[in-house]
Amino acid sequence: MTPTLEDVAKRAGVSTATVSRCLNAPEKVVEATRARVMEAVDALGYSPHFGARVMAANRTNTIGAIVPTMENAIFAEGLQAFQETLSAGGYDLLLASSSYQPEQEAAQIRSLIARGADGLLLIGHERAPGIDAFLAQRGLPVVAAWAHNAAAALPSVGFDNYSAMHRLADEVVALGHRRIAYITAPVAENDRARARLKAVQDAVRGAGLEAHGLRVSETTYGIEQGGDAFAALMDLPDPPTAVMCANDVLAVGALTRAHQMDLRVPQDVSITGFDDMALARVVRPALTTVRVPHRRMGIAAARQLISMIEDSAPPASVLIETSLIRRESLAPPE
Amino acid sequence: MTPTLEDVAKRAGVSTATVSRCLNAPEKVVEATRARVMEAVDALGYSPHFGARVMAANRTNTIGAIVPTMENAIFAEGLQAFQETLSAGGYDLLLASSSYQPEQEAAQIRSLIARGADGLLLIGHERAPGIDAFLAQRGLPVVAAWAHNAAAALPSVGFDNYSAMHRLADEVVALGHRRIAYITAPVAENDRARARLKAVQDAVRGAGLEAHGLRVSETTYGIEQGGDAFAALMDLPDPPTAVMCANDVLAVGALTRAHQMDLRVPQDVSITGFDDMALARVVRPALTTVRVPHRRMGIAAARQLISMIEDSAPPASVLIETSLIRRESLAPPE
DNA sequence: TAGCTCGATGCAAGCGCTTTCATCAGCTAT
DNA sequence: ATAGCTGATGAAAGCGCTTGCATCGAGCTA
Repeated sequence: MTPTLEDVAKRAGVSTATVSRCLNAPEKVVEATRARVMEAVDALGYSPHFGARVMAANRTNTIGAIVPTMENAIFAEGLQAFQETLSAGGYDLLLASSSYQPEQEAAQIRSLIARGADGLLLIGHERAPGIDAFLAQRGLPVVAAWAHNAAAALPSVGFDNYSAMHRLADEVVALGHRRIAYITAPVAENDRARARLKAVQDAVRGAGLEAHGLRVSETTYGIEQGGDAFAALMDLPDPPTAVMCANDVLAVGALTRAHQMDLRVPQDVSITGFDDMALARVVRPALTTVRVPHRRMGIAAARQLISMIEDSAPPASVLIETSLIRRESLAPPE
Repeated sequence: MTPTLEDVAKRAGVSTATVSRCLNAPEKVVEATRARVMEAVDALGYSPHFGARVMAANRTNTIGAIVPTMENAIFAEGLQAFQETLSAGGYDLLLASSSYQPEQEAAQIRSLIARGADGLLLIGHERAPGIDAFLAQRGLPVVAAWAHNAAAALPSVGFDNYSAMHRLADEVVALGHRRIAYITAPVAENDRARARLKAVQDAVRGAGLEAHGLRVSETTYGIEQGGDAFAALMDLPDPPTAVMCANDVLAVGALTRAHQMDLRVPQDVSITGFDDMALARVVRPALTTVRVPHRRMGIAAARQLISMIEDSAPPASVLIETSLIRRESLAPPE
């Protein structure tokens, strides 16, 4: 059997209390005793029983995170930074993915809470009904990332999807594009996607272009899907001179398809993305996009959660700044 | 306070034992009682205390995984499938990353075990000294993925890095390349990288090309780094006609740099990758590479672990097949 | 030397759950 | 009606740890 506190205590000739103190508050134990105890710990290969510890201390040192998917690189980088920061602070990461399904997310939330997560990281502000109330009732530290919304129920650590995309759309309009199309990810259950879409609509409308109408195509996540949506848009009579995409993955799909269709980018059509993933710099022409400092966001989210847990810090929101990255895929229409 | 079993019991007018049975073995409780208990559970919003449950049942329904990094897409896809399969089987995923540092991995292993992980997923077969013995002594189900090695201490669920890369190198040689270079990830502490390197060396040697020597450049992971290594190789007198890369990310870096250097691929120089990430199809020219069925591997690893845990299945290895993907970046030398 | 203080240590009470074993009510078979 | 079953339920013993409180002894002060 694995050794218990008692085994260590017996071997070191002290009480279990002293052993426990050696492990959790060494300054309370005199040097000589501590040395003896540590010796016993090593000799026995003792390591504390997690369940017992949780039970007695009522803390798991575990933080849960639920992302829509870890497959696509969008969340990976931020998550990596999040995990590193957590780890440095003595926390472990319990990770689940919801496949963009609120119901699944709700189930995961319950599961992670039941598993004793000390805090939770969620993406965006849109939840299954009742979950916000459930969360509030539990009083557990929760942070919503990848979006910033001061009015939301949960404190946010993220960026302003609306204004970031608005800025890019303004740029497209300013370059002289009049026929613009937008390829979006599914907006149902996704406040980030919806904010970006609204930003493009508002920018276009603000420029007095409503006559032409903004063409919007909704498609699921993926390079292929982005390509298909792009092809459909370009086959329309009076095709757009600029195709904006809700994220880099869709944009790369569009770019690749453009090449296959013998369309020159940006001469025949401009294309923009969002996220500034590594991908964006590698394709040709390189993608004009919006840079999101994912690592900084992940670190900020972890810090925020830890201080909410350890110092009962009040929920506070952190706004992460994005920036416009101008590359070759966007140019004035010819 | 959060309600306990006892609160539910009191409200339903039964003992805690009966409530516990309702939750864990409903068939042992008569319908009428169960209904009453469930009603109380709902009314109180009860959910069992994780620590207490672990303590009493000695199972956490949690599986730990340690990957070198989650930032780069290589592990993401397999991990996603792994997590989905786990989730379907009622397990949660405790995820950590080691940044390719064996010492850090060792620490994470201890931490995850102390946290009561019921099983562990690790990458490759190379560990810090003493860890294999530690693992063996704990008798915990452990699976090593992303590599297959029947001789290793841990059961593997993965592919044969050596023969997969050998096959690709054979192809390069067969096309007539005589001056070949190889860009590898750091091989220290990384058995997968080492196997791939050896495969290229053996293939080149086997073709009787040792006279020319295979140029090997070692660099850390990253698009930029791949580009730098590529540039250095091409600046040598008598530059290679084919540059093979240990993975797609390095290859994409090389490809991008080639374009910047006004080298035509594949006319001036061929480039190959490994992994067949989404990236590989998107760059121009598209990358010749080795496809690794990451999802299948993740699913197989999860299944293997679950059956080791639940059915005490003997550790068994699963070999995942890879395949050569021929695209435009590789052609005969001109 | 008596009386204190104070730091180091031990004692023992939980923490919330599962599970074994005992109990008890409602049957059936005689 | 009585003994013997059977299936549903309850009582209570841990599981291994943390921590408040009691204890003890050594070093002070007066």
